[in-house]
Amino acid sequence: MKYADVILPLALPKNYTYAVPESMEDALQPGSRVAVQLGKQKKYAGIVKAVHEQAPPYKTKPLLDMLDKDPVVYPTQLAFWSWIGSYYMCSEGEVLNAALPAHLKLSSETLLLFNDAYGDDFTNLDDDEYLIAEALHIRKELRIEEVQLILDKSEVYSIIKKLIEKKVCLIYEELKEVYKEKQENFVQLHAEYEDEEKLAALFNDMGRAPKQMELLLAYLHLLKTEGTVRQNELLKKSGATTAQLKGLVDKNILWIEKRAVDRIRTSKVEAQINFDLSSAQEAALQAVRRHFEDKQVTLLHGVTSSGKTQIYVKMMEECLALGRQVLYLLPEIALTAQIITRLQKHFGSSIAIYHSRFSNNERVEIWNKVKNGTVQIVLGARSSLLLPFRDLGLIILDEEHDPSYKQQDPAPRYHARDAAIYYAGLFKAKVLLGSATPALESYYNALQGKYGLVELTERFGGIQMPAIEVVDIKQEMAEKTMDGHFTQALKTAISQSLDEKKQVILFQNRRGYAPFLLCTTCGWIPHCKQCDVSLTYHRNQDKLHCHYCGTRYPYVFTCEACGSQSLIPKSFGTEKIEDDLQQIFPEARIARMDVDSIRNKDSHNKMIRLLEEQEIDILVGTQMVVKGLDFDNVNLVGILSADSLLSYPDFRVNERAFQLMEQVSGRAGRKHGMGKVLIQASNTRHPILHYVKEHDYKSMYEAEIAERQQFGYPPFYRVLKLTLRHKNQQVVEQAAQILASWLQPHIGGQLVGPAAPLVSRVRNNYLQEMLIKLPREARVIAHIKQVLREYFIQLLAEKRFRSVVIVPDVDHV
DNA sequence: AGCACGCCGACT
DNA sequence: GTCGGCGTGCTC
Repeated sequence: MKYADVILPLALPKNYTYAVPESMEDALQPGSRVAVQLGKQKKYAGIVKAVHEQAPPYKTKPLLDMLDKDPVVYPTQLAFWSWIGSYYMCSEGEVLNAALPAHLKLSSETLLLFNDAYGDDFTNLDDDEYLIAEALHIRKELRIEEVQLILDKSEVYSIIKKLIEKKVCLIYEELKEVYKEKQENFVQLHAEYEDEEKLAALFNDMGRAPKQMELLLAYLHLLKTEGTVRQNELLKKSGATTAQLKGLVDKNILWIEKRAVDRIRTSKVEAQINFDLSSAQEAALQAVRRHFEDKQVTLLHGVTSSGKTQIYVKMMEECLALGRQVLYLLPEIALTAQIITRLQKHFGSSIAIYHSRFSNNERVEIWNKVKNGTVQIVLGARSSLLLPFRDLGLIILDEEHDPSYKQQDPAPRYHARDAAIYYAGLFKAKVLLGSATPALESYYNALQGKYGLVELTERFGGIQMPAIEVVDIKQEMAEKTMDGHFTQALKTAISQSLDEKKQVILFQNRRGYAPFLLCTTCGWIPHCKQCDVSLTYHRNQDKLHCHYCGTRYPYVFTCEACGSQSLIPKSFGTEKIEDDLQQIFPEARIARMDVDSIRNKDSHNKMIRLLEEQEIDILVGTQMVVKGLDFDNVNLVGILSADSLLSYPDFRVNERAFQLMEQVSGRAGRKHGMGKVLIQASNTRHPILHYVKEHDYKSMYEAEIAERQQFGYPPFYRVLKLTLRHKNQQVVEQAAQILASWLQPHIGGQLVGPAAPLVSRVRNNYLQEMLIKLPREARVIAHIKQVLREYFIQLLAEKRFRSVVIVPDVDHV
């Protein structure tokens, strides 16, 4: 008897074992998708992790079905999932859930079917039963959701049970394949007209139907150029109507065939872009190659605009020449049309793009193409690391310092950089990390010799680094020369740029109109009803938003504490800046780029186009403006408040602030002439500002790394954050205390907390956090994780703590 | 994640 | 009195 361990796409603590029916024994392999029953009714599609002959100590259910001819993942992915699960402390089910496109994750839906044998005599049913019976009588089948809708309540199982008992209906679990091939109409010419003479004769006969003739000519043209003729392409090209096409079809000249097509359309044209290297780049490329001879990972530290992309492209070409696949990772917001089109043009049809804005059907297609090797290059965000590569030879991780590589919520909370290095190891592949401002961890590893290190210190084409000037807000305050949030210096610089018909980017690390409303009489601030956080005023909608749970509240006019009407907006965000700016520069064309203004799919690209075409004079934005924007005509970048960047209570503040300011600066004057960066700050003597001014990464690194060592932070220690969550404040506090007391003997002084976080209540749940610092030895870490897992179980075993939620976040960012 | 079972408040 | 609310535990 054979058994299969199945990973289900749920947060179950372990995998379940099912019996393998004899009929499936031969075809079943690890990685196969199978249908299984879980509990009394539900069916799911899971993935077989292993097939073995060891009977488990409980009775097993059989696998119901094998869902694909071939496995959907290779053993490499199964091994990777298992590592992610144990390293990041989550279940393999959670990894599966994140990896698999929604359309490959099936779960059953309960359907009520009418029992025709029952007839139409509903007299012995009560009101609710009658309503459902009647609906079923007409519709023949109903989904649970529809039953809930008809009865207008959520608890419908008892009624359904009675209906089944009375034999009015049956229930049926339907496991549906959701992925659908895309069908498209193709136009074909009838075989007899393939003969040239017959075709010529046909054209002669068509004199009185010029529209149809035109259509036919367009058809022949498309056939010649494209090989196949899609109906909608033909209609668009010829300007004909469906009726005119139908005319030709009715005359038996053309016929129409439905065919499955790819959603992922790739350009066939390979326009070789000039990726010629400068001598500095050539040297760097050689150095990268040399490091890869004996190192798995190499860090390419190249200042902004030093042309790292060219080096990536060369490395990619070499990898493709070996017939292996390449994964090129970028932070989501850096995946702009600029880089995508450039690489697409260069690599043509072998490249696929993968990010969160793709439809589920498209994801399935990319998934399959990566699996069978049709796609050789994937350009994508974090989650493309979870695609089923067949033979990965190279992973490029650009902007490797970017914190968005770490997944926050939900599990798996993996770091794409670290996971990529493990994943590459499974393939014996190389990893090339690139950044102008490497993460301290990576730079440390490089200096230690664990990674290769290659530095590119000059900008491509000999452009200079922008001049950076720090403007003292305090001083201008004293001199009363501030205009709202703008110093005189910044105002002057902006108008100068505008006069020269140059463009300006302003960076403000906060969205919304103002972070909060403030009662000037008593100091009351409106807070979210469910979270312990003040509400942000968004002027566009004239509403107050909670940035934690997303709730929107109407504007408040009256203070809830003292009843006065003296509420005013306090502090400032991107919206307010945009507004003030328009007052100061009424002529300027101003745009704002943040998550609020970029909600829909294309607005980001659209805004970049507008900027490119110089339809925008001043762009105000959050983090978003930092990434991947590359505009020749921008010669001024303003940072409105460096203080807000330097005052987060986090051990990485300085590093982040430096990275952010350095990256923002990189937006200035990339091609022509010298760019200028103005940084407004109250504390102008902050050391980080000095390093930014000098573009001095190394000194920043030296200073920070010393602090990290002294206070026991990464890269010297690993940080594991535990968050506990519960409806009741006392309960979480107690649970956190107890857990901490258990952990204390194992980790000594390396336990920080527990304490309530800054925002101590979210969605009506109270939070407690603690930080565990672990030495870097893998064995110790693995041991502590095991200890943690055991204590979690022990804690939740206590009655009062049963519903406490514990969220471990390994290598928390 | 669902879904069943079981114990308490507000309606017939 | 019951209906239906939600808290709790289990799924191979």
